[in-house]
Amino acid sequence: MLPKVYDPKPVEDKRIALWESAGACGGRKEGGRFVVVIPPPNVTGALHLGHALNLSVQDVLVRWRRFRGDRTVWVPGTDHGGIATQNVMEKSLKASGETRMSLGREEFVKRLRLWTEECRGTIRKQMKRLGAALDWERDAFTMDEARSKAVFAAFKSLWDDGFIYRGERLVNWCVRCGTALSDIEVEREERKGRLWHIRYPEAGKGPESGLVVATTRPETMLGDTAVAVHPEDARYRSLVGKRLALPLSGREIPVVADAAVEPAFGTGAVKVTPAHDPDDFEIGVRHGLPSIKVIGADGKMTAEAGAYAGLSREAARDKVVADLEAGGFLVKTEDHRHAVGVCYRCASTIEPLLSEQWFVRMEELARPAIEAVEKGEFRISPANWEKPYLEWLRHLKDWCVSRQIWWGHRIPVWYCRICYDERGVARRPEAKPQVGLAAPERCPVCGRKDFFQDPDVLDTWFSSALWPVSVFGWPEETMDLKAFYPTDVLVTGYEILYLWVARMQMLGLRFRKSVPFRRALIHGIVRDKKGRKMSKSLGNVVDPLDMIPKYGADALRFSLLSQAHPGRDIPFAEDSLIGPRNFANKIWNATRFVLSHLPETPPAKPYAVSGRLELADRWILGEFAAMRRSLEEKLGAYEIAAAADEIYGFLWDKFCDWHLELSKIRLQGQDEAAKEAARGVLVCVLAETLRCLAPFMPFIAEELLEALAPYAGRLSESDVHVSADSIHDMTYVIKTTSALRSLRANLNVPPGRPIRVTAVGNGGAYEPLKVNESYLRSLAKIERIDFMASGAKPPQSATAHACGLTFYVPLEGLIDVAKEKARLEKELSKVESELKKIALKTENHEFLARAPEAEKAVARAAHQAVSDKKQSLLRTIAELS
RNA sequence: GGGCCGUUAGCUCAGCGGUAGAGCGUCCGCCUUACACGCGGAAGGCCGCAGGUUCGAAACCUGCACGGCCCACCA
Repeated sequence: MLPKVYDPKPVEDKRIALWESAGACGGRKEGGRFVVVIPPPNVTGALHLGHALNLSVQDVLVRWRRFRGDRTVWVPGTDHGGIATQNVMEKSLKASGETRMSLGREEFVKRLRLWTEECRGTIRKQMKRLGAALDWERDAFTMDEARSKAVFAAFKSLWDDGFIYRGERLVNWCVRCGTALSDIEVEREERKGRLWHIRYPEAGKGPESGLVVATTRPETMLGDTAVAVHPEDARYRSLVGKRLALPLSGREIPVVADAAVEPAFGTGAVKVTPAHDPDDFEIGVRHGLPSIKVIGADGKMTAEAGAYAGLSREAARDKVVADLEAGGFLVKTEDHRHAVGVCYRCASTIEPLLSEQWFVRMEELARPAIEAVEKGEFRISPANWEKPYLEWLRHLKDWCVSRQIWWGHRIPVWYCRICYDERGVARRPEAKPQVGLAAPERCPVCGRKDFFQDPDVLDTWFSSALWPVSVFGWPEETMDLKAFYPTDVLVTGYEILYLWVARMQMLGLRFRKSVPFRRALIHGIVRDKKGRKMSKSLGNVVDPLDMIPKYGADALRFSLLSQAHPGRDIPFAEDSLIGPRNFANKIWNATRFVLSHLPETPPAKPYAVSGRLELADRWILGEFAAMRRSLEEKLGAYEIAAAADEIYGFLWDKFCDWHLELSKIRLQGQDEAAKEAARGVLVCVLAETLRCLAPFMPFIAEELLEALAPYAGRLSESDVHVSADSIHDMTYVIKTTSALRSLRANLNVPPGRPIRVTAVGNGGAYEPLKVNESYLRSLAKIERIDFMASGAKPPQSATAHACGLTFYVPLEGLIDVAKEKARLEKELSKVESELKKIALKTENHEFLARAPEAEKAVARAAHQAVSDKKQSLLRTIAELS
């Protein structure tokens, strides 16, 4: 016998073990094909709620398609996670007093390999605990052998086709991580800073000459190579072309005119530091200005900074400002809020830095990706993401793909030691770096054989971008690639739409000539209950692994899924797990009930929908059909939360509250044939419903299904069809029951006390109730109900109204006439305001003239029902006086 | 500076052209042999504001206010 309260733990452990031994979860049936690749989590530790949401959504879709008989493939995997993972490792090294440098590159990477393997195991386990039906034999990792081959092939191909180049550019440099970042890896953070106004006098003239510049970064002035003003700016026109003496150093710099300068901001004069500001870099290019690097890769001032060399950026700023003030150059200082670039991995301030980096040219790669959306070959759900996605692709700058870290795919480029210096800068103009997995045989320029490999690694997103092709074996022309590419849907959060989704589209289109997935399903971010992003520093992180033991994996899934409205963020509170946990318990007990009314040994032939069906049976079969159709529609439209709601409502509010309750009448009776019929419908509908539930709550659904399987036959299409009659009649039963229950509660009729009822109204109205009298008896605890066409109110009676009928309930000793009258009058006023609303339609000529017929019919019917109720209320009130 | 999203019951959110919904919370009854992780009943909403379209608007359009997010070179 099943325990009274559902305990998820043993069931989940059992199912996990079963799924494990059953091997691949992937369906192998014929039919449609449904392919999904997982967004591979970084191997930085354990999974969080965002992963749980992401996996749950994919799992619902995959299990649903599999249930429908499609062949499904869901590829699992993990991402090596470049900077993020290296940071985690460095942090853990710190604890034991080691550093990346003290270990050396080889040892460091070796340790990361070990750690990564361990982490992959943890993640696999967690995914299984969540119930994700992944095809484990396909488990991939962005740095495993097959994926590394793909990375090399992609690099080589892009290199050969001229998409990859190396050059000295101003890049986003994270001083803390010690590496360059691409533009999208820089986040903006509003910070309060200052605007310093500094006088730059004209060379050879007095301290009042020249002009005043405004800057937020005075320390960079040591690298200034010009001052720029707007060409139309009358204030400075006479100074253009003149030379200024740079304060603190006396170095002479020109005044140039450039349209990029905004005359209204600050003083309208901008100091130009090409080596440390992207805008200034552009100005520098336009005017042929030299670049002077005064800040180094370590965030300290370089030798070029003269007296400031060796100071940190911050210390240099303080000293520069102090010196300027001392020298009389500082005109004024204002507070100034502005957006500062910040590293997306460690949040430290980004330093624009001039350095040698590898880039991918994007314009030509983006074009097919743009077209794919325009032609509808790639669609994003919800569609409002398509616009920003396209905008981004249209204004794409080249992608900096080199990272100055050790963890990742080493750039497969070799330099001849003769033709290049140790920094990889060519000594001879004709020298060319050699692309290859190993060092080339000989240098094509000098003929020597002495090479060193580029020390940098590729951006982790480079290998991520290849994921949909690499998991199927590209660059080999594999069967998998032919069979499973393109995939059907990619489920992910909007925060990596550009970082990842767009790049997969671009490279997928480049290497396979078709989109890697036809649709991206964008879900929101799981936030804390106040709507803040979960982060370790805020201490508001909810760990799924803490939730599963407390509420069960099914409850966690269902909680997330029922909040997973397309594109919407989820404010997650632990409380949201209570409902789903109770839901699981409800299902458990409903099944326990059904099983308790079945013979201990299953019959030779499973139960089916047969025998004499009554209203409750026909009704629930119809409701089931409607629910399943709606589920199909909602899932087809990726409306996961709405789908979850659908099945929740059916199971609880329809199946348990009404059908199961009504089945009790027969099950507790003596009529064997009726019992058998009731059992058949109960067990078959329940089993079929569990099949619908399985994509959402696979553990409990499969467990219970297994228990029911020997009893339950499948429902055929002819078993389930919506019948208008049964819905109509059942509505009468439900409305009447509610009215009578309400009356009981309002008059404090003791729950144990049976009541007698006289129903008055026309025969057409009470016929469905008369036929199903036993329902009312059972549900509203009625001992006797009489039906008649007309009648006066019996004395000492309370009154209820429903379905155009008046119900008189004699309640000797419980009726206080005055109170009862007040109660009815309150109801009357409610009915009257209801009537007023309806009259807005039924008495409105415009409505009658223009509204569609069906709408008018609805209004008429509503009017009829409400005015009937009003009439009988009036009558009853009159009888009371 | 552009763009996107939100503003509905105490809270968290659905609904997106035809008489306002769910879950949680609150109040009143019930341990009615599937389930107290339950059952029954009830209270609670000028659907942000102002216009417009429509027979009819929480929903569609315009503007505004307030929140949030994304993109953008204002030093």
